[in-house]
Amino acid sequence: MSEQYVPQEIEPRWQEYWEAERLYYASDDDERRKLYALVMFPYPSGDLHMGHMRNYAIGDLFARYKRMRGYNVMNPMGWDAFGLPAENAALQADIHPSIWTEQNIADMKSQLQKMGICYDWGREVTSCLPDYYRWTQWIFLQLYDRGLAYKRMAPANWCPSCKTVLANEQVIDEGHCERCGTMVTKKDLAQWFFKITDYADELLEDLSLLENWPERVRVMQENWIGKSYGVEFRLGIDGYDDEIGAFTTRIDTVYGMTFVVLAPEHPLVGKLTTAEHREEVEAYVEKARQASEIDRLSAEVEKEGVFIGGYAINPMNGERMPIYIADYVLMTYGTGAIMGVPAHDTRDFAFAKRHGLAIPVVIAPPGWDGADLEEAHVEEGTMVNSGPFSGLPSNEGIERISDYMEEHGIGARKVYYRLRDWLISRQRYWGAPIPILYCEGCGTVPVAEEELPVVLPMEVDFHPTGTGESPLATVPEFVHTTCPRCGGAARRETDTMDTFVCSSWYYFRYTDPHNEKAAWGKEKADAWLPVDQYTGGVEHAILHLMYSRFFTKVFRDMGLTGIDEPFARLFTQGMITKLNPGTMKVEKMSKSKGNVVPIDDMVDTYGADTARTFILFVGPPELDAEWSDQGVEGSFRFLKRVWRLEMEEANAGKPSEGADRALRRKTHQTIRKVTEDIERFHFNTAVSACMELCNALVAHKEKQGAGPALDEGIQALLLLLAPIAPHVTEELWEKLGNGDSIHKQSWPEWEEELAAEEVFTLVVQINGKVRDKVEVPVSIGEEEAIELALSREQIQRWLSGKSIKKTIYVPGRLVSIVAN
RNA sequence: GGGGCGGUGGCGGAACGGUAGACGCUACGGACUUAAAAUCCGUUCUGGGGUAACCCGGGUGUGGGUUCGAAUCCCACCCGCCCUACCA
Repeated sequence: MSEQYVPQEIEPRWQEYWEAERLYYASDDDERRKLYALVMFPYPSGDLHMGHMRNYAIGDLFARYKRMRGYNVMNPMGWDAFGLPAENAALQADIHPSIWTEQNIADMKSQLQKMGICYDWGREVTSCLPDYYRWTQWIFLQLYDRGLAYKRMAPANWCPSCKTVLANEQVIDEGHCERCGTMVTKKDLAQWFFKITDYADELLEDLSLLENWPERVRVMQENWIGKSYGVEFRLGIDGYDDEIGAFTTRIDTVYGMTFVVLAPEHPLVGKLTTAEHREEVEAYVEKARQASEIDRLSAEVEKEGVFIGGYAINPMNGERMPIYIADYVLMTYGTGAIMGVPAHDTRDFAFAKRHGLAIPVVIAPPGWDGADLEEAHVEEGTMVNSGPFSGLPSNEGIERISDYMEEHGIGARKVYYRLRDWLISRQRYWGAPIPILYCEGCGTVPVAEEELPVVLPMEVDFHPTGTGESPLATVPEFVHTTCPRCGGAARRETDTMDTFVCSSWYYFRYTDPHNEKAAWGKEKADAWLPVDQYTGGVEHAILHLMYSRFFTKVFRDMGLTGIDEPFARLFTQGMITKLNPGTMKVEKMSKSKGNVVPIDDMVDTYGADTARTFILFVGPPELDAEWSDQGVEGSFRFLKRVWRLEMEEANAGKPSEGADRALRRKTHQTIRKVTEDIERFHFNTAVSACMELCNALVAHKEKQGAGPALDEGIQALLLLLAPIAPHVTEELWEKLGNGDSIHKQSWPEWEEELAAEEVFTLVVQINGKVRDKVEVPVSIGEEEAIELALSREQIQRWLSGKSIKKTIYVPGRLVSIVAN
């Protein structure tokens, strides 16, 4: 009886060995080419399951593979450890956020280790520890110094019942508080922003440098930045000297304007509202102010609005137009005022219908007969009823009217971005304190660099303060301090930073994690960065990646790095889904939905190698994939087969020369395929190629017996599988009598000559349909192949009574005959 | 409304414009076993013909197009999922 494959007996041993050998620790001084592999560091929520494991299995495979390819690989790990769940745990379970976080980190670390996921733990970073957030605060100060951090009033989600600020994810069910269900409103608070808009153009332009990013992520970022070219022009107001600025991308439609709409918060609203409309307008403004953002932005809401009594003047034709306010006009985009052109904008069309306004056509649709429009014509066309510009194509009209407005000082070409500045203030305890003081005499004063870190106090009541302030405001020892400039009394800022700030620079810290003098040393960072391969969930396609790109560009401008872009190649993997027994729907695997497959269950039943093999085999890694318990069984069977292939005695027979040659061909073809598949991130087909080789080896062993060809095949199979199933391959490698760890071996090379086929199936098509197949040597030439094809009995039968028009020969594939 | 991703057997999925369905799962039949587990062998898109190795037809969401040849490229549409949301 041979030894059985019992993964639980071999896996812990190798995990300890790899860690003891520091096999996956990267040295800064290494002759080999560097490779920085990175998976997005997780929030330590404490519930790792097989859904998360896809990310880590991919990252681990890639790092192990590249190491075998001879790279000096750095594959670090850390924890995005500030955030709301820890604070909620403090309220609900009466456990300090730091303890809760620490425990979760320990749990997750042990689960990663159980799965054989190897990192350079010597570079571990934890964003909630002072030796990390000290530098997060330092970065804040640098942005402040450069004018990239500023404070202004901004609305926050506010629950009037809990008297607390809510994060967007705490606003659920169309604008209700997740705690008490009360309708969420807005509260204006003085809050800190980072001026990412200063970099909008560069963030957009440099997307073209990111050739190895998925197309969809680049498109999402492009849309998020939302650059639009247009004209900003001024409208006079009947009876006032004031002017209203309006931005439009369709200045060609300016002669069709019949009304103007202001945002409810527009500064001129109060002044321009006439007495008879005042009551209605004030009620509307109040309602808009109270409505939560989600409500306000809901597309289903009708395009309401109220007339304020005032009139604006169209600068092009002197027309007098009513001014409305409506909440679909945003104060935060453009000028907070729009020109209403009902004939050529769907929203304006609906608004005009509702308020009984005229809908004059100024861009003629093709074949327009002068009739009223059934719906807005938003496409291009020929300009009509547009004074001297009538008759022009609309795209030319845009240029001509823009020129005209610039010449006459009415307006100017202007670019607006959808991208807004990054609000980083959080009225929360569990985050990096913003290193700012408020002195009665000196005003806003940054904390001195040598005073960092501003340490988060431990003794805090986490309950809502009732004022919207952070719980830190209730800690006098924290709040009261002295001003570094004048020595007088000062108060500390009590807001903490958005956790996205912490996660926007951690990949710099990995390159120099123990530096106590600086966030990182430029030489070390520039030696490792940019990240060669970044892997994570597509849910971070916009915010995290945009903020990280922004930070990198700021760091570059500060001289802290020489790189322009932090992530050279990006891979976004799909989610793992599973049938949810509660809803009977296939949903994303998640603890809250109750459809998780826990790591421990997998390891106990099948071992880490099976779990890893399956998660890689389940489907294309960039797409969502459904978990299947039977599928896991299949991967387990495969590894058991690999085990027996090596461990069981072979037949006593002596292999034939032909069979050996065929087996070596399969071996070398598999090496080629697996290598190419891993390079292009097709892990599922890499696994199936290994399965095929295994099947071929088993068959050879049974029918032919042992020999050098079989040994070569087994060795190759183990090496190819090493990054996928690291434990079992390590164990079998040792049992083969090889001395050193399989993970220190070189990746196998294939020989084209051995991988080359001697024969292929020549397909013969007539008029595109397959009519015959014949085995031929690969050396066959075109003439020979066509002659052979035409001589085939089958083909002659199909061709009888027809004449051949043309023959096409595709080497190594087919002969295609066109006949009629 | 905008954007993205996808639609191929009973299921997950393979397939440089060139033999559609690799590999795996499931199911069924068989071998081994007192029995089970494990393992191994065979069948598994579909209609028709043949004792048979095989042969013929249909087939990649729908409808067109390009091509000797289309799952793959182009146009129009339908369906599903995800993200985003009144951006002037």
